[in-house]
Amino acid sequence: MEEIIQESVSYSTIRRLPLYMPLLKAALDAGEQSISSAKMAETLGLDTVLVRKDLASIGITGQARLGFPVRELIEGIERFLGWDNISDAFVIGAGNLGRALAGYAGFEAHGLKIVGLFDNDPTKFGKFIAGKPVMELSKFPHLVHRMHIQIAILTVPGIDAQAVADVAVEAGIRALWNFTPAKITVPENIIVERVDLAASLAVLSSRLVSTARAAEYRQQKNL
Amino acid sequence: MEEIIQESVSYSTIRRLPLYMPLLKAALDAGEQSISSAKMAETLGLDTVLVRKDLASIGITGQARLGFPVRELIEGIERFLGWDNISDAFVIGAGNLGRALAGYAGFEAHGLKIVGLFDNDPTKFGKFIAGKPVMELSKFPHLVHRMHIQIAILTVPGIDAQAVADVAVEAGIRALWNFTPAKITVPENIIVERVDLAASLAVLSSRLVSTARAAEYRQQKNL
DNA sequence: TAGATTGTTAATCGATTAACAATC
DNA sequence: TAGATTGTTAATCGATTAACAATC
Repeated sequence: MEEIIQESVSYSTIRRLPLYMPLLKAALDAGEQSISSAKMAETLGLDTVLVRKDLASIGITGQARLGFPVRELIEGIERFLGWDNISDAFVIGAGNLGRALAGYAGFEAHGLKIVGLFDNDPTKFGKFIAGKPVMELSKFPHLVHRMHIQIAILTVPGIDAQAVADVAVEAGIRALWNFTPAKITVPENIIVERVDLAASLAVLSSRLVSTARAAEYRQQKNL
Repeated sequence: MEEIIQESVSYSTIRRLPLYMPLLKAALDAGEQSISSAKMAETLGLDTVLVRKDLASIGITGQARLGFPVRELIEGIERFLGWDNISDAFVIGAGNLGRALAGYAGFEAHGLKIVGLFDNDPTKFGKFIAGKPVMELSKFPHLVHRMHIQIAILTVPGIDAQAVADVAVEAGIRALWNFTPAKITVPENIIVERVDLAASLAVLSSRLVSTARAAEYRQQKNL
C-alpha cells in the first residue's frame, strides 16, 4: 500500500517538496494551525492546484474552508522524504568539496548525517573535518559494514569516479550521491543521484549568450 | 535570426548538451570525422531521434548515410553554450564550497573563469585560493565595474544570500549562480541559476525510503 | 541501385493549468 | 445559508517516442 503511494509521486513533485518546509515552519512558529494552498502557492510562485496535487500525491488532504493542517503537512513531508529517520553517510574524497559538504550543518535537518570522510592522501588520515574523521579508503568496506552505512557521497575527481563507485557498491552501499562530472554505471538496484554542475552552468551561460546576442542585434539595427 | 534559434532550444536540451562533449572529443581523438546519432544515443542512453532533435535545435544538421561531422558538432555546441568565449566570474563566500569551486580546473573548459573571491572575514583578505585573491566584500562593486564581471557565484550561508544578491545586482552583475539553499528574488533581466541540493537530496532519500518500505513489506508477507 | 542514416510529421506520455463540482 | 476552499475531471502544453518519407 505504502509503496503504491511512493511510486505515484512524480520526480517534479519530489524536487518541489523541500521548498514547502521553510514556509510551513514559519507558519507553525506564527502559531497558525492551518494554511491554504493559495498562501503556499503565492509564497513559492506556483499554481494553487499544483500545490494541492503535490500534497495529495504524498497522501495529505486539506479541509474545505480551512486549508491544510500545518503540523500534519510538516510531518507528512518529513516522513515521505525520510527526514524523520536520519541516515548516516560517508564522503569519499576529502578535498574542498568533500569538506564543504561535511561542514554544512543543514543536511541533518534533511535526514542526512555525514559521519566520516575517506581519501587516498596519507597526510589527511587521522585529521578531523567538522568533527568527522578522515580515514584511508582501504578501510571503507569494513566500516560500511560495521556501521551499516547506506549512502556514499562522491567528491573525488571525475577520472576516479567509476572506480570509487565500484568500490562503494561492492562494499554494500545502496545509494550514491554523485558530485563528480562523471556519469557512473552501477547495478540497477543501486540508487544514483547526480548533481550535474555542467548542466546547470550550461543553462546559465546559454542564457547569457542569448541575451548578449539579442543586445548586439538591437545595437546593430540602431546604427 | 540567431536569437530565434536560441529561444527555441528547450531547457532539457540545454542540460543535455554538455553530455555530448566527452564522446565527441573521444571520436575526434580517434580520428573519426563523422559520427551517427545511433552511436551518440547508445553512449548516452538516449533515443536516436532525441539526439537528432537536440542537435537540430542548435542548428546542426547531419548527412544521410554519413552521420554528423564531429568537428562542427563540437564547435556548434561550444558556441551555443558560450564555451568558446570565456566569461570571468567572482565567487562571493570564501568558505569550503567557494574554495572548492575556485579550485576546480574544469570550469575553464566550460567558458567560466573564476578570477577572485570575496568574503567578510578579514583574516581571509589578501590570501590566495588556487591562485585567486580573496578580497573584502566592500570592494566588490568597484571591481565588478573595473573588470567588467558579469557572473557572481553565491556560496554564502543561506541567511545572507538575498542581501549578497542585492549587492551583486546593484553592482551590475548580469547572472547569479546560486549555490545557497535560499531562493533569491532579483529583477527580471537578471539571470539566476540555482544548484538545488535539497531537491537532489530529496530525490535520493525518497527513493531510499521507498525501496526500504518495499523491502519491509516483502519481509512481512514472508513471515 | 540498395541500404543506411537523417529529418519530419504524427502519436504518446507526463506535467501543468483550467473549469467546475463537492464540502465544510 | 453563503462563501471560501478543496478535490476532481478535462484541456493544454511541452517533451519524448514512433512511423515513415527523404537523401546520399
